[in-house]
Amino acid sequence: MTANAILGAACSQFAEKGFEGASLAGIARAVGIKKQSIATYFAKKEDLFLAAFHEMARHYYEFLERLYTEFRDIPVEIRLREIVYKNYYYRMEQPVLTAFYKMAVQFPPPFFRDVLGEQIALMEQQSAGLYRSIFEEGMRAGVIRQQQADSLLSAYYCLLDGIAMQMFFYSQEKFEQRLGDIWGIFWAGIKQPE
Amino acid sequence: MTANAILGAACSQFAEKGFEGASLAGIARAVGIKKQSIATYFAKKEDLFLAAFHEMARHYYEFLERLYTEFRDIPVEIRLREIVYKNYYYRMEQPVLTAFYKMAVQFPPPFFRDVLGEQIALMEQQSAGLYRSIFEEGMRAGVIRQQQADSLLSAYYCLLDGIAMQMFFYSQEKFEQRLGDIWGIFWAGIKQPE
DNA sequence: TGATAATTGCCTGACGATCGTCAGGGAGGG
DNA sequence: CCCTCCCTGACGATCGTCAGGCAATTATCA
Repeated sequence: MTANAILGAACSQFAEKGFEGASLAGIARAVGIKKQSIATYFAKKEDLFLAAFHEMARHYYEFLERLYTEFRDIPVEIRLREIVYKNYYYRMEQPVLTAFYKMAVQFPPPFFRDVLGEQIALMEQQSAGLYRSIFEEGMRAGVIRQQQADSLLSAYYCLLDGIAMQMFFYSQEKFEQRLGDIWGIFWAGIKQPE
Repeated sequence: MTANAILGAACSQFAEKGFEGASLAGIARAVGIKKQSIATYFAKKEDLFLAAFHEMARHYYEFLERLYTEFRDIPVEIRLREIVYKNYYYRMEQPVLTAFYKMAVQFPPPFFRDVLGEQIALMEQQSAGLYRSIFEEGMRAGVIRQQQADSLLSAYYCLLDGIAMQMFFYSQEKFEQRLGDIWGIFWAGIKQPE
């Protein structure tokens, strides 16, 4: 209902203009209420920002869990590639949540700076377990060259973040071409040479 | 002098709070003047933003040119690795310019959105020529596996941007460890297998 | 069941603070 | 005398927040 509508509009405004740039008046206008009415659900602007962040994290985590169950029984190479692609598609379909995440993480408002580190660690922790098990399975199966799982994780995250950074620079078809090239080189870098 | 001081303070404030979040009063305070005095050098807030962007781009381009002349005659593998590392060090030493770049590119103010595409294309064009020649030299020398130079460029940019995105998440020594891992996997992905 | 009390959801009004910008002044050096 | 550089003053607009009101819904009790 109204609270969710406010959260959605807040995400959008924060993502676009940052914490200080977004105004309660603008958020309220998007919802169709007055700015003072927001206080019924979120006492302070900071509360609204925090609630929006948790909503975004929850949404992404649900996506990750769906990913996990969906790709349980397919070959490691394809699974890893599909996770990269599905992350890309998720970000394409959820540009607002994606932009809000990038904004919150890279340009956090002062009051949020202290808890940012743990929030990131929490989100990374949730995904790292999933990814790590895939890498270990790949190394056991001899598909991935033997190495530290942490090294693979570092490179995989760098890959995902690089994609997240670049995907809005180019047209969709142009970037999907790039994505194929990028994945090919990453996989060549971690696979067991025949 | 004063104009440069204003530019520096503007970069810092824009990088921290975004275009709408940064205030002329705050910038002026950092310089030690009144906000109205900024108008002597930059009539509008938008002009200040544009000037700061060009200053940032100029500074980075100078860095790239230094990189180019410095690493002219060393092996391709080391040259590519050093460029990755020097980019990282540059961003460590210039956190303000780096943050301003990320802010301007990912959360551009409305008036800047139209010209952003060409600005990015311009900056990428400047570096792409340099990088492409290195990849082609590597393939000619048989150090890099034969493939499209564009593919290599895409992956290399993804690598650089992924690093730029992640470098502030971790402590310096922790990230430099990660950096080594990431580079190792990237190089394994593009090199000519023995 | 019907009357009443309490709670919810959004409203209007107003507050001090700050925003970017316009107008104009005055000191100092060429 | 003019030009550069920074100043003060003031403007309308917008910011986030506090105080209080009013209808509709829900809960409580005779």
